[in-house]
Order: sequence, then C-alpha cells, then structure tokens
Amino acid sequence: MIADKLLDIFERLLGHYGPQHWWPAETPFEMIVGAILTQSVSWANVTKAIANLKRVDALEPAVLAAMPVGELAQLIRSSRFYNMKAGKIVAFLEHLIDYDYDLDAFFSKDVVALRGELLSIKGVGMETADSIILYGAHKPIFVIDAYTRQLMARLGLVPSQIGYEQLRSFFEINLPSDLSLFQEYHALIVHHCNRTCQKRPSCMGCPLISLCQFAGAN
DNA sequence: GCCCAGGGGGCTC
DNA sequence: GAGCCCCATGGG
Repeated sequence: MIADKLLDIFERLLGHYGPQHWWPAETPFEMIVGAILTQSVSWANVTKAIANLKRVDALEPAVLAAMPVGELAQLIRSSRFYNMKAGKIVAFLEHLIDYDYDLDAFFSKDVVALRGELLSIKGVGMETADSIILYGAHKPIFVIDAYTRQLMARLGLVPSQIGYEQLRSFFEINLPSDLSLFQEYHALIVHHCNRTCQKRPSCMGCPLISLCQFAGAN
C-alpha cells in the first residue's frame, strides 16, 4: 500500500534525523517573510536578511509597511532577487491592511478560502501559500517543493514530472490529515535532501537506501 | 571564476 | 498549458 510506504519513509527519516520543529521563526509574520525570501534560494541566504530586519525592529507588519520599498530591498539583499521580493512583501502587507495587520484574523478561515486568498496575492504561488498555511496558520496541508518531487521520484513512487497539485493529492489522500505529521514530513524531506541526497558523494548512511532506485548511482 | 540553489510571474506559441 | 526567460546573492 502507498499509505504504508509513505509512513515507512516518514518513520525512517524521523528516526534518523529526529524531529525538526519547523518553521525556524519566532512569529507567524517572521515565518511569512521567510517563506517569501526563501523562494528559489537556500535558507542560508535568508538568515542574514531576517537578521537585518530584526536588527532594525522591522519584522512587524505595521513597521515594515511604513518602510520605503527601496530600504526594504537593501535589507533583504542577501536573499537574492531582492527587488522582486521586496515588492512581494509589500503586496502581502497591502493585502493585510484589510485585516488591520492582524494575522490571527487573516488566518481564521478554512484552508480552501485561505489558500485562495493567498494565491491571489502577487508573488505568492502554491508552494509559498501552502508553507504559510502549514507553518504560519497551523492548518494541515502538504507542502510540495523541488526536493519532495525529486525524492518521491527517486523512490519510484511518482513520475518525476508530476505536477504540484497531483503530488499534493498523492500525500493528502494517502496520509491522515495531521498537522504535526505534515509539518515534520516536509521538514524532514528538505533536511534529508539538503544533507544526504545532495551534499554527500555517496549514499552511505542514507536511511532510505534500501528503498531507493538510484542508491549508489550519484 | 564557475556553478547553482527549497519560486513565481510574464510572455510566447 | 508547456516551455522559456527574468530576477541578480553567496557559498562551495
């Protein structure tokens, strides 16, 4: 059964790496900013940008909204594509005005409505929206990213060109809709792919080696 | 010096 | 709706 395989993979990753306790952010707003900044960039690039924003006490919606976009762009320079991302953060803040910058109010709707609203914001695509729902609003939705697709394809469970929504359904149909399971599963996939699949010269020590089609091939 | 990262939007056909 | 290009830093 697919469900058993997915749970087996999760248990192996959890047993090997331990709980990840994502997302690494002190507040929901910090989480959202981080989600935008990490688009197409490793997390290491984002940490400097977040630290810069914290240094000037700007990791607060109303404070950031009052900041000139050029200044914001310079503070997040290390996160790459900074002009684009500054514009995306501004777009998000403009949307939050309707809620008086109250994230609890913004999050207090069902997943489908929240997702639709997030996707209507320029600069928020499916992965970013789902990350915000899962780690910011704390509602169960399975986040898909390049690592998830790569790993599931390597394990022979899905075709490598599978679409975002197809792969999300694959997880959500086969797993119980559990917040902490979804949070840990995605975090473990990213952690695993950052460490084992990409950084190491071989597959030695990989907790999924007995399941992987390409074990030893890289 | 070269390569490439946890994406999204806009354009083309 | 798939296939491209743009954005434009920093670490290995």
